[in-house]
Amino acid sequence: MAKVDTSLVAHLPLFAGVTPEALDEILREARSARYPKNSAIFEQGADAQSFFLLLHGHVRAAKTTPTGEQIVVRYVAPGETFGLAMAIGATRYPATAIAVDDSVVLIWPTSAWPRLIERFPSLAANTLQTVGTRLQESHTRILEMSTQQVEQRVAHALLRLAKQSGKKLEHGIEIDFPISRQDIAQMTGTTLHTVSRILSGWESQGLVESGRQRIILRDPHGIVVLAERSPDSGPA
Amino acid sequence: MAKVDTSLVAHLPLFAGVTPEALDEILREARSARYPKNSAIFEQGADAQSFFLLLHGHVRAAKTTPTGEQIVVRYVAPGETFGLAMAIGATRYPATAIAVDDSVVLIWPTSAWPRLIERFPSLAANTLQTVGTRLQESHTRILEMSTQQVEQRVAHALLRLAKQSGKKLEHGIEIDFPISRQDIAQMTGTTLHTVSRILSGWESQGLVESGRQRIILRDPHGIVVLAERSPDSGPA
DNA sequence: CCGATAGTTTGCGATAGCGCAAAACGGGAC
DNA sequence: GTCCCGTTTTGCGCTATCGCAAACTATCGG
Repeated sequence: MAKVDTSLVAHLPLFAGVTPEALDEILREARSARYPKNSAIFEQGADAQSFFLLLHGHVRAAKTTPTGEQIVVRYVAPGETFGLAMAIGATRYPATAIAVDDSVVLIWPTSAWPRLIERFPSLAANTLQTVGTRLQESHTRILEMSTQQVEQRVAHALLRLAKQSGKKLEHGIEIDFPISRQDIAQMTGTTLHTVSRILSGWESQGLVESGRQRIILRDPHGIVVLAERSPDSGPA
Repeated sequence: MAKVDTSLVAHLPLFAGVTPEALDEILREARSARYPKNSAIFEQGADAQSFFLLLHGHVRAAKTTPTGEQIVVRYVAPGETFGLAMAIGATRYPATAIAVDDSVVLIWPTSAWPRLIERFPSLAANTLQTVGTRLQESHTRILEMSTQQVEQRVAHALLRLAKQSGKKLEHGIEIDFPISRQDIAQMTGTTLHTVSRILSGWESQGLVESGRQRIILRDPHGIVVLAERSPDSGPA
């Protein structure tokens, strides 16, 4: 098994407060794997045998209803963990993870988790921190879904994506992985049709430039204004 | 300061894997307090100086937007922790906590947390577990808000409340604390008007019996059926 | 006992956004 | 270069749900 370079991951929040030797020991328990674009890393409901740290690429975590409807739980960016079912006491994955780009991950067996946090309590503390942050973000999302209209929610979603995975261009910010109207709809609780209409509108105002699975924010500030606009303020 | 009886809290998930002596030590750092009905325990945005364990009563955690709109994040039942801002690395409370009934809580200073989890790592692991569970529940809520209509969401919300804080009656289940139409609206992302209409409808079908801040599920199974009904199946 | 107050019910438009359908488009495979 | 398929765009009617307004009613304080 190829050795993982500790220097690549040492600075991650997950490993804050972990000594280099400890990190070495932790990494020895992991293996790495590559997932090609559009391949599944794990499926909702499957036995949670592993947990993951994304090194390169992007992963979409999505949850499906019994009737087949989907929502995007989040996009995982490099340096983030995912598939932490075991940390929260679940034996099955609550969502499906798909690589949206060619991706490289570190994989630990779920069974290693109890031992790891016993030996390295900071791991638990750090994980608690990130899970807590995600909980907050979820609450924010619920708040938005409850109080804002679709256009504002889409604006917020794009701004978040831009912040998390935006590539700065000379003029604007490009979202750095393939993302469809459908995906955005599933992030904001609407339909791809409505998202398409909204983006078309923004495009004609010069706020964005977009195409097939590709979105560039040409006027991020303008989008912020949209995102913060109260439901009835000002004419379109 | 009155001593807290360890036997009251020893069985809680939070203290799983904690020895009696350790528990004693942990409890020595806490004080207890009583909050009368409708009093605030902490306010969103305030400095997170403490975290809490609810012993008796019920607490509503709610988040407010800049424009004053509110959502109910959750209802806290006895035995649950709340106000864990520090565990997730926040210095301010992300929500407001109000006692909806006369309530008794244990209070630890935020500053004690790092020391506690260092001495008793199970605390961190247990907290991670509960926070993880809440994250899952949030995702479920997002899924519902994205894919179900209001009536189903209200049905789900009532069923959850009944499970968490339901008092079994000879015929039915009563939600064991005061809760208004407005509260339910804020849990489900709708308006009190719509909730009122829905409950009126259910009442005339004998599914529920309700009044001022009081709801009794007379036919829990019937509500389950409603909750699971797909958007278009069957006539009203 | 009575009035004030907070919560609830109900009616009636208005509308944001859905759902369906069809056409246009772009990119990759061969 | 051309064909095919997944994505996007757009039109149009529909309806669930909101928003406002007004009436109603328990409950509590005095």
